[in-house]
Amino acid sequence: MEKFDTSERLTCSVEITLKVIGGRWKVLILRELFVGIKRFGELHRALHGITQKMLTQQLRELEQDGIINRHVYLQVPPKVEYSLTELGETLKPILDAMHEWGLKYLENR
Amino acid sequence: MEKFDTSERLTCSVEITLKVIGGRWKVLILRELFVGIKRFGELHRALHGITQKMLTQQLRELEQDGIINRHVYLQVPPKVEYSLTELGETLKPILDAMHEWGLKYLENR
DNA sequence: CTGCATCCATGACGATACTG
DNA sequence: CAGTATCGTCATGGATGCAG
Repeated sequence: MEKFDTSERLTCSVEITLKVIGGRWKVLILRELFVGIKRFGELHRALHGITQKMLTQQLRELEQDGIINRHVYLQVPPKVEYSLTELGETLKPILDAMHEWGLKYLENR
Repeated sequence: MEKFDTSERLTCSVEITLKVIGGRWKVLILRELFVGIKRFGELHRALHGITQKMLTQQLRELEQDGIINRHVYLQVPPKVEYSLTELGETLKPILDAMHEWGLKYLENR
């Protein structure tokens, strides 16, 4: 029972990309943010069915991966805005390509 | 800009693409098949760490989704070859883009 | 050689309640 | 408004053995 790579089992960079955008809600969050800056509540309303816990979690992971910025306004009531980083913007061509492929896939079925 | 209805499971075509290539081993299998036709055993050796069950399972799903062909030679011992379909080939640009992005991501960390 | 059956561990995801 | 904190479920993936 030999463990090969305890740190990460990512052997190719494609898997890294997949890991970054692979969360249950991440591509949907990214699609919202490609349009522009959004507040937490806006995202929560836009992604029907997502719980606050999941939204928070997925946003944290995207932030951790350097895909989005989190801007907290120190005020009451709280206001937090999310936006894409430069790195996050570079994901757009990929998501667009995936969108196109998905449409083509649906035609061929 | 299109509105996606998240009341259903898969509503946005990006998610469909993600579902097709999102399995734990699928992108690695696809990378092997982009090179050319491969036998079951070849894939099994190439993807260090995968179990036969998982390899079979992921190959079945890719076949189901119309991404790969499965060619069974009726002989003993058995011989099964896997290859990309035309639809499968159209995934290459996307995987290439994801590969490039993964590399860039690694630089920026 | 290829692949199915079975059992099982894990963690991703979700429902719900509570808070500064 | 924008989160935490628990607790539970269920699909995913893995170990092992058997079969044609």
